[in-house]
Amino acid sequence: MFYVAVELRRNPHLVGKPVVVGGDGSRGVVAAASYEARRFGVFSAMSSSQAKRLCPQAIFLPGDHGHYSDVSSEVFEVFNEFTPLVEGLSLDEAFLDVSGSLRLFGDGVTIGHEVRRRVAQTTQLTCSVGVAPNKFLAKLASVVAKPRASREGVVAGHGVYEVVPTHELEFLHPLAVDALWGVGPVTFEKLNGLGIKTVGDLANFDLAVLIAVLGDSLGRHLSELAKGNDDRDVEPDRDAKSIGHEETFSSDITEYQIAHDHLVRLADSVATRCRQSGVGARTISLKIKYANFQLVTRSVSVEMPVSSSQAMVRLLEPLLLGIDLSAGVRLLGISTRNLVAPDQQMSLFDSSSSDLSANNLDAAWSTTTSAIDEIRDRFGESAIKPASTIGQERDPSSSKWGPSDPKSK
DNA sequence: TCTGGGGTCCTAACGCAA
DNA sequence: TCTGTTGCGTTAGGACCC
Repeated sequence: MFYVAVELRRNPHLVGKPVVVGGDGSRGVVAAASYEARRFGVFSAMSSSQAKRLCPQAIFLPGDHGHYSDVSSEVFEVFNEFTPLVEGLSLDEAFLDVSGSLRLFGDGVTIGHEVRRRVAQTTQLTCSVGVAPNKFLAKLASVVAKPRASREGVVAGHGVYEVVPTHELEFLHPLAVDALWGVGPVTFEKLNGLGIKTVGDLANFDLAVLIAVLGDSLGRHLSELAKGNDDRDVEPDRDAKSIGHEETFSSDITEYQIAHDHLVRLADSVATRCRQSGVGARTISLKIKYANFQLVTRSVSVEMPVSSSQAMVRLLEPLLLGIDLSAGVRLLGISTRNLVAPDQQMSLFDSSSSDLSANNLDAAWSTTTSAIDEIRDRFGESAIKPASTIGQERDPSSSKWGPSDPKSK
């Protein structure tokens, strides 16, 4: 409940009240709920309308990601006092490899308590710590260390919980399989179909059958985890592999021009973040969720990485044109992949400002012209047209990607 | 009555080139 | 010159995580 905890820190008068961070509208969901709200059955990922029915008096806050990110940095500064090997998992979770810090700070459990004390002291936030010989067991241990919230109330956690070396399997094997990192609803059902209920069942199960059902990678991976094996390193400073932005509309969209306006706005936000991160994208994806919740993605890759919104829009326009909007679109998203750092690019990234500023126009235009050439190569001359004319030229009889038959084209 | 937004990783199908 | 194999990049989709 990190978001709620941060909100309570800066709004102390809300302490003790049912507080929900998340979308307020009819299409919002709960991102975090205070323990008081959880007593009414309100939990993360629940639709806001359902949360309101369960707890009409809940105080909804819209969420302030920038502020949460700042507070997260405060917490991570504390982590860095104990070891430089800190791998952030999200704003409120991290792996710390303290194997080089034992002489200085004491054993893992001692460090865990000290981390909790210093985080509370400097940020007024509580945290839970799992201590174990590897990442995956530490993650599970941290779950045990957390307080438990239910309709009946809150049960305090251990704060720090250690999985003692040589006793890993005693901890691991009684757990339900979906406690494993990587077992979601789908995999859980498949494992149940094999009669696998606990991690211990999984550890003793025939690997060949597991691979046949789950695939080579996941089958081997889960089998190893079930035996307590996880040799993944703690990796600090991992670079982002994609940057994206998506939005669910309060009502479904059916008109090209409106969709295009949103596309431009989303592209500007993604492109700005790309430039702030000093990267250009070689692959740009368009994501559409139809009114019936069917999800489709369409993507293009280009030789020369792009980081201007103009270039992204020009690349995505032909793809948007291939989408049948008449069925109603509830979400539009842009995502970039194959990110390339500046020293591997031609010098297109001199500015971190918005595309709309004058000093970036030359770079933006040079990127755009190369993008246009790419579009011409891939989609033909007819794809190169002023954006304002595209929507009017759609042939209603032509088949487009639509929610009913996404593979028709 | 409904079901977000930010990501990571994996897989299958397919085209192309060596 | 033709054919089959292999490897790789691209594209689309899906499971999963917080």
